[in-house]
Amino acid sequence: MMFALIDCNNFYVSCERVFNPKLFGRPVVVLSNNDGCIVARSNEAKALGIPMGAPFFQYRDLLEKTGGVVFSANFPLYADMSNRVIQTLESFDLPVEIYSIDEAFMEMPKMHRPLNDLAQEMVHRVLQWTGIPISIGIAPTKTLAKMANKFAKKDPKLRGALVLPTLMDADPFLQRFPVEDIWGIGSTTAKFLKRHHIFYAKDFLKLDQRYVKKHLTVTGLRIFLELSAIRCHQLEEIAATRKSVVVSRSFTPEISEFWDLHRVIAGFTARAAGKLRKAGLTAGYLSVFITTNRFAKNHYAKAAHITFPLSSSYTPLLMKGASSCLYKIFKQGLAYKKAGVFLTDLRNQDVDQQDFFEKKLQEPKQNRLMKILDHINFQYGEGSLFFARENRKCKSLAAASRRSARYTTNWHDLLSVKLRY
DNA sequence: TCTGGGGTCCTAGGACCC
DNA sequence: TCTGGGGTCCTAGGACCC
Repeated sequence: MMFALIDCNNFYVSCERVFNPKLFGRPVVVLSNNDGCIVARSNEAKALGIPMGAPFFQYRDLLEKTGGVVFSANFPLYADMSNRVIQTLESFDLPVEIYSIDEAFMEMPKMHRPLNDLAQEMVHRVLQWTGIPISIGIAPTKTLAKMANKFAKKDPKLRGALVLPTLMDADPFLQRFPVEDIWGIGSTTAKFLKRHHIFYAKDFLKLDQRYVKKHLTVTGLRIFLELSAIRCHQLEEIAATRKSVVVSRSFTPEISEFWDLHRVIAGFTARAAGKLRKAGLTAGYLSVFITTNRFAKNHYAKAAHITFPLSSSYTPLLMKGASSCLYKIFKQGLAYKKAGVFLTDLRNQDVDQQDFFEKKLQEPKQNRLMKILDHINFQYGEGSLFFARENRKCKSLAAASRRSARYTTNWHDLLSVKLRY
């Protein structure tokens, strides 16, 4: 059995290009929330030496000089395009695991025909149906499929797909695959390995298994085995129920007033509670964190949490908890750059909880209220109905002056096309 | 001037139990 | 002089992913 890793090329940039063909051939980048970092780059932008995750302000001038185009993030568009890519992949009737917004694993069939032909057909169909270019790596384990994908993406001669059926086929690639590019090896581990003169995946595989386990724990051992074509990760078609929910944002400008921050936290809590209910979950633990600019000296960052005797997804209850947390950590006279609400200890909503001492908190009445709230916001748009203590009337908290239209999710943003004869 | 957001998994260490 | 051994559970923090 073989795994395929399908990865959309420069995904966010490719999404923008689908609706704006003038962007082809030019350096294009997409920014993170608050227009902070560069999180997607076209090949032309990569060629300029712009690294992934770079602060935008450091490259603003370079992009301007080279005719680059810059976009604020437009996540509703990217999420919708992602769904289209997944649907196209599902049309091949093979098991699909959605791994991230721009990646999916698939289980490849027994070789009734060359896998490379199948991969080429997938590349072609996804491009034709969605406008998004993809790359495919195929190998016996997920970690090797990840590696194959990187080579498929880099070498145009491969036309978007590389199949490595056995460890022998993988060997020449392992020899020139840098350790920091291995799936699961981050900068800290890469530094450690390089200190020990291990630069390529092949060097890593020459290590003693016990040594790997001792220094890199079971996580490292799994990577070692997977690179040796021994499977440690299976295809996970059914998404596991999530274990936490976070809503957090950076602000431009910073927030100093308690009540301003209080409104913001209330808004975050409302959104977090909404996510919870959408997933049919309740939370038993809520924490609030606030921080000043982390790059400045005297950086202040603090969090407080509260546990609920009965887990809940009732917005007013969570808001009350969040509010009490904020009181504990707020310090007057500081400029806060970022804040967030974190929920965990999640349970299924329908599990009937018993508690002798507390009145049942999740009364049917409260459930009904939340259902109506969610329904109205679904029907009439997010933010149509909200709590008075939320900040909704305020202008947006984050910078996002370069956002493209919601081409596929908002009727008013549909493209109109003029035909010229 | 200016540096994202949302997740998961693993480990070490403390508290507690008998 | 000399202070056990073997568990569990919880939490904070680190590392990693996209």
